[in-house]
Amino acid sequence: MTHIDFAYPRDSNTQTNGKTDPAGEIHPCSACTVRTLTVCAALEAEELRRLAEILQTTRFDAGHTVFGEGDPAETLYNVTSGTVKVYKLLPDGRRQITGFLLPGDFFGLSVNDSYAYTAETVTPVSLCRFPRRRMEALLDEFPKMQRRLFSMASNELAAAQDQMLLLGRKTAKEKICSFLLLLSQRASRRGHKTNPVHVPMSRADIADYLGLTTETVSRTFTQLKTSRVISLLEGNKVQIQDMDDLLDLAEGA
Amino acid sequence: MTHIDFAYPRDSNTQTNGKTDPAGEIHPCSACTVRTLTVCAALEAEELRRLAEILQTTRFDAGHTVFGEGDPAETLYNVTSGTVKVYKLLPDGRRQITGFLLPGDFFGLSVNDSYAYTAETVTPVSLCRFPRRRMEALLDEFPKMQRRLFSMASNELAAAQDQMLLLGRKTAKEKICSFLLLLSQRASRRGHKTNPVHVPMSRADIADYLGLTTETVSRTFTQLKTSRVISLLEGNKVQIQDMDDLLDLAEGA
DNA sequence: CGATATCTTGAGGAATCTCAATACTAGTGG
DNA sequence: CCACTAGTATTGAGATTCCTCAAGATATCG
Repeated sequence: MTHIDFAYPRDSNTQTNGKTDPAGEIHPCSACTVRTLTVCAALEAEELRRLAEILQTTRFDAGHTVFGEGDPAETLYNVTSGTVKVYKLLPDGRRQITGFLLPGDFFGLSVNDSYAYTAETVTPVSLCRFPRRRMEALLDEFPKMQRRLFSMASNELAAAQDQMLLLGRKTAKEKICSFLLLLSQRASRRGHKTNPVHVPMSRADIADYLGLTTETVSRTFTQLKTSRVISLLEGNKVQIQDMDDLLDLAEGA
Repeated sequence: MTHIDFAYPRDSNTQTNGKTDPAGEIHPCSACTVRTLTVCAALEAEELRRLAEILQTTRFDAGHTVFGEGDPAETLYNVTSGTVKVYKLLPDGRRQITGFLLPGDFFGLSVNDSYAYTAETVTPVSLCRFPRRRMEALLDEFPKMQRRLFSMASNELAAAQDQMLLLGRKTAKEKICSFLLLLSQRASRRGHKTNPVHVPMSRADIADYLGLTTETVSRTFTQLKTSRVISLLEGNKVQIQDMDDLLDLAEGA
């Protein structure tokens, strides 16, 4: 986690692959499609303007590392399009993905002054960048933003607890079903179709998110397909045949 | 999680088993031993006084449920002595403990208006209770408190990510070693001895925290004892024989 | 259309769980 | 002070889920 269900939207004057530009005159926020989901949702015009002042937009290809574990934490990010994964590694390379970040999600919070995890793009991604110092200054100035951010952190904590329950106590099948439901629910919150669920990440990424191997993920998908709970469609889409079934399967009921 | 490394200390005019009393005249905070660890650390005298005004102290025996998953979230808590566990259940009774709360830790944050987990005492416990509404009002009034709380929530998120890595990717032995180190480090932060580590919780609780069974926890302890990494002492204490060994074992190195 | 990565499927193995018995500990009452 | 009880911890044996290793199928991209 430490990606927060914040939000900030798309813009036109963006550039590609790490090149950023001040989002100056045009006030990009006005066009933002994910604003309602995030910090920005709560802001007055003035606050939004000040936020826009310090913000830059960036674009990355798929598979790009936004920052690595241990890097100095100088920037906060908000996803405006695409999917980002954040993960931690063990010395021998075992990996745990702690979250997938979708448009409107916020990430880059740090504890001391370095990131405690790596952030990498799963698909091509657009981001808003907030310099940390300036963001902190804004938070001090606008308690409402602070509070909003805190409330989003609380949501994150709740999600983290759910994920711990999943990792510690659910079976492979329950994990996969929970995962599909999560994607469906997050799509719904974003106003997208909930049913054919878009699953942009690889089997390996799903495995590292659920504490499984790619083989087990693949086998479990096959099994769910065979028992007619889901079907796999073109373009990384998963059709949920019976939502109630899936809900039960996700909790072992 | 959603227990936050906040703090608030012991007091004299406390009562037992759920009975509370206004912590009025005497200003209990002045005697607080865990104040430095928590929200209170950052506060001015005035802020502290206001906080003390809305606070009540409570005491519970071991094994008492402070609140249950789904209960209306009307109170925030701060542990001043003893240990509390917070957990979530699956319909069939499988349990995941998402955190053990020690003196100075804060808990009771909620997402909508109900608790997303159950909180239960492990040992006899003293708590400070803050009515949620009044606490929120104070947070609005004192941005510094808000910010402190947010920073503690960020710490929680980082801890949650560590726990996900543990649950998803570590072996039983690595889990147990990590757990002992965690207890040792938390003791250290509280100014307690780091080496014979006090482990107040049962094997079953440890198992439910680490995503194992009690049998596996027990076997792993025996194994670590046999290989002279730790030894088990009287009174739920664990002596760490070689801290560096343990650090390596915790990460699979 | 070929090269490369990703996904699926198979067979066997290993870590952990389940079930079951025994040992220990702490508290209770004689 | 000592047995007795109830809960907790340890140990054992076998079962099971999931992992590992390996091959083949499918998809993706230049």
